[in-house]
Amino acid sequence: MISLQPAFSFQDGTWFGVLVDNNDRLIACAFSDEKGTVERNLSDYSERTMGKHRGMSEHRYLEEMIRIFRGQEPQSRVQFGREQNTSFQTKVYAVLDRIPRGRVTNYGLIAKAIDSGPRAVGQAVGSNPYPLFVPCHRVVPVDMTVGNYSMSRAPRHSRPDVKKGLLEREGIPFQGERILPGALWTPG
DNA sequence: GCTTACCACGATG
DNA sequence: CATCGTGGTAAGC
Repeated sequence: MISLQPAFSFQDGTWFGVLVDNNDRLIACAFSDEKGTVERNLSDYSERTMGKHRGMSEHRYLEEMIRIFRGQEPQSRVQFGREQNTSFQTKVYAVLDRIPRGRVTNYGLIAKAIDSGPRAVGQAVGSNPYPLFVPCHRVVPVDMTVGNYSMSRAPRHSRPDVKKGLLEREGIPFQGERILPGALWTPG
């Protein structure tokens, strides 16, 4: 029986939350300008245990998450708990893991790499339990616009402004609303 | 250049 | 069956 522990932090006008198990594996994480949104997102993964815990205010994964949010280089390695993921999600996230910082790829290229379809990839990317750690913000439409960003399953609440901020801070070159072609990374 | 519209695709509940 | 963080094409401006 594993116990899940949430931790929260407020930085840069943003609430960050991580959910870790007793082996320090990352089960899920979320960020938002509202703390309640982060709590709700995490409770979706923790199956009712949330709210009974007080919640820690410090965890190294939080620091790491904020670093990535700021576009900085990651420092330590994160161990993931992937029991909740489907096998298809695992395949998609393995590709996301390989997108270099400062580059982007698109849904169709990922689909080609794992012999699937772009729409299915979009669905898996959109249900990424580990935003920032698994860089789903580096997946954009084929026309190199920013595309959608649902902030870890906040329904019908796309935040392309947040996604664009993340991409800009990690150095992705924009010309207006378009990413320059040189930033495109092809899996393979 | 832009905006619609429509159909195709694969995974999921 | 309906839904989706898409892609391709075609038509209109």
